[in-house]
Amino acid sequence: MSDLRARNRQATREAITTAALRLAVEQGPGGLALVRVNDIASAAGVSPRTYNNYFSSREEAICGGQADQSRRAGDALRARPAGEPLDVAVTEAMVGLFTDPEPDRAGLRMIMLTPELEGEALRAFAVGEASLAEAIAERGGETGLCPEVTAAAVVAAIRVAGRHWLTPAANQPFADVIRRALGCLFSPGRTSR
Amino acid sequence: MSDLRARNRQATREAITTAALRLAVEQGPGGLALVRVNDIASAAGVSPRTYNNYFSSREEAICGGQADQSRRAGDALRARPAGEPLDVAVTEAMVGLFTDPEPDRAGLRMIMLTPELEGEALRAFAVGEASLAEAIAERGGETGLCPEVTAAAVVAAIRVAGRHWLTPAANQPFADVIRRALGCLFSPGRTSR
DNA sequence: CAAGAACTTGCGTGTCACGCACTATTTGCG
DNA sequence: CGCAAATAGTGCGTGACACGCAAGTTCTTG
Repeated sequence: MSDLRARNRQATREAITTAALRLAVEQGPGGLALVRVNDIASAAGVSPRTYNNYFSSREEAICGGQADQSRRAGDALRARPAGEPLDVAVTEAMVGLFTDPEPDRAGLRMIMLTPELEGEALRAFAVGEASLAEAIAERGGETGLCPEVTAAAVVAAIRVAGRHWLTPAANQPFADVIRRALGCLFSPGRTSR
Repeated sequence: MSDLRARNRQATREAITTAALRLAVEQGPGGLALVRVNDIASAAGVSPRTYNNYFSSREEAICGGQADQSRRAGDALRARPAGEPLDVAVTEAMVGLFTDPEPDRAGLRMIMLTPELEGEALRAFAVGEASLAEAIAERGGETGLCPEVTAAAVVAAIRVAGRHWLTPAANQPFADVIRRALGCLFSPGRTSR
């Protein structure tokens, strides 16, 4: 148990994020102000002061889970076979990362479609850009601007895909929407419907 | 007089954003907490309560100018000649929009490189996505996913370009960096140095 | 097993966002 | 030309919040 401490820490962090997101979903996008810090803390089994040691705002706590997921983007790409072309490697890595457990619709809807959460939601997705850019740079041998642009564009495309997946009209698996969105990015000529 | 009222409103809004950004730059990225609401309001010549009618957080006020600029992305694209290919039209439109007055380095550095401002900064850039996507859809005739993905990717590339332009090492005009970043997006094969 | 690091918690404080009620200015209409 | 309705600015009061500080508690390490 080299790090019993680190695991406890991660556990409480997750307890807080899941509690925060659950309470937010219960109140719906309109009543975000009704989700009190005390409620989140007690729901997570922790003192309000401890909650505040982990997150410095309700918004950050609610979107913390999304941030943790995005942060693994680089590792997801690194796990792809080395011979694979970059575009399919990225696509499959992102599909795996974001649909391995198909995300909870209500949770994602809360995070992405609540105006007061918009900033933190963008931040949560953006934390993946750095690690993804690094992984892309390793794979392509390139360095500097292009990998970062590609990484940021990929993350942006996934955001758009998420928005579309939440649309009541389109009732397709999230994986398909992500593939279509990244297709728009990687093969601009072909208009995939 | 097309609405004296609307113009006054825009004037006070700009007064608040410029005051907020100026004070923030004065304190530097570290001392954001020292920028009090009272200071911003009095520097803008309005009451603190009025400041709060326009913005609901310091961060929003500081990044308000950036948001206003990004919001014009759609119009900037529409102003390009109709025959132009999409990629060059977008590139030139964005170069014009973001470098017509070369941005203030200190201000952009404050907005983009202050951790507490990251969420609002992303939000400020993201407000341009909707209008840009609409303009792209009009031009290309397409609708749905692809224009939105392209718009989001373009905005993301500009963000990365801004980050690179702020790097002390690279001392190039902002326009060049934007062109290189969008080049990474539109012609992925060519590795522009 | 003891010293010290890391984590949690309670308390106190300064700041903030916002609802409400009131005043002043602008607009549109008879 | 004035009068009513709409809109913006302001002061006050309140509830919530983020965080510094200083204990107390649990884990790590030599």
